[in-house]
Amino acid sequence: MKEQTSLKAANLIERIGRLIHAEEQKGALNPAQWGAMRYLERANRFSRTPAALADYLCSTRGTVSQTLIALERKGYVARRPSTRDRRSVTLELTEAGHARLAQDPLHTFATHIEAVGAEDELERALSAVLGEAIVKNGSKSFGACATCRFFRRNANAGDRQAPHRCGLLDVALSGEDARRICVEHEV
Amino acid sequence: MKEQTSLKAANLIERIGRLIHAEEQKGALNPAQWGAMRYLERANRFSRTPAALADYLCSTRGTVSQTLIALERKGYVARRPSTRDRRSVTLELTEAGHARLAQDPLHTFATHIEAVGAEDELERALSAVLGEAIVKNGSKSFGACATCRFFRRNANAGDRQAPHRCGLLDVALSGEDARRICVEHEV
DNA sequence: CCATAAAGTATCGACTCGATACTATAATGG
DNA sequence: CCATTATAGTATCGAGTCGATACTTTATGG
Repeated sequence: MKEQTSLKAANLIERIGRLIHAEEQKGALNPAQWGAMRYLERANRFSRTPAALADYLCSTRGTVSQTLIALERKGYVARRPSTRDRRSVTLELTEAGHARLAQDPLHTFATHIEAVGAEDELERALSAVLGEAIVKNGSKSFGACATCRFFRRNANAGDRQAPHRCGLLDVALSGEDARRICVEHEV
Repeated sequence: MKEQTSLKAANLIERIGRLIHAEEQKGALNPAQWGAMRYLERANRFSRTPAALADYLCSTRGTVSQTLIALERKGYVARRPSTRDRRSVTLELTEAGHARLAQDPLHTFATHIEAVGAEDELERALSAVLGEAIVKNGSKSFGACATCRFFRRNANAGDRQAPHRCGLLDVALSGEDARRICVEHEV
């Protein structure tokens, strides 16, 4: 019976995912493009690259490259060459991109979650399930910088602008940096 | 803060949906094809049509038509003309189709839900959220026949094979019929 | 009988996605 | 220092999704 219930729950997630997917198609962007926009809004400066985006979207560099061409053509994303790696580019939401995100279809869906008062329960359970799936899959967690095992709070306290530090990349981090999600995040 | 939490939960569903989506691409079928197979396994005889499938998948008749061509070519689905409507066709999983469904990637995901022991909680919360989204969307519920407002338990008790009845379609229903999901389901 | 609606199919264009091949740059190890 | 190898990004191909539209066949309701 347990297996029945968990399979039902999995089916529900898949089906709700499909509803969201369909909702996302209606507007100016498609699901992959919405996903990319959301990621670029939340990712820190080390993580706004095509490769990291591909990992986040469970896609490939090739596909993401195409998605970014579409978003750049629509004026929502800008590319600029990376300063630290001349092979790499850094992605940035434009003003129009931020404005477009205000119409994110996911907001509508969030109101449905609130309407049944399931937000706390769902947030907890789904976080746990996602964590489990990520471990079993060997995928990346993309958690907030401040929750990472490499995060060193106030390790750079002399710098008022960037008081923290990343023990992996060995760079100073601002409070804003620490709140964003990171491709290198590990629990 | 409530809005924050519900948006987080919505993001989690979207992200987990993406993980499942990626997992589904790996095997012999793609996500839409897996969705169609799952539906055809669970749908009652009145609901195994391209149009009903399109509603279930939040897609269109045109797209589903293409999906069915692919599944028929792979030998997992058979079409036969409907007896009650000569415009319509009835879809059926083949033996190979049932066998293929044993490798449904969703089973793997269900084990992750069990691993964190969240199946009961998730099943309840997600059902409620899906119900809310369906109402607000005007989508169809696709619930089990026996939970429908048109279901008349034992209204045909004289017939041992089909003791129940559908008040909408006005047909006799077997116990098996009553357990399956239906395109006409209403709460 | 006729108008209208509905079921299914076919086709077009934009896009996703896996796979592959390619260029440019970085990192590593003699 | 240089050759090897790995990585970042791009380009391209084929299969498939998806929305949109047009079309045929059949139901249905005056």
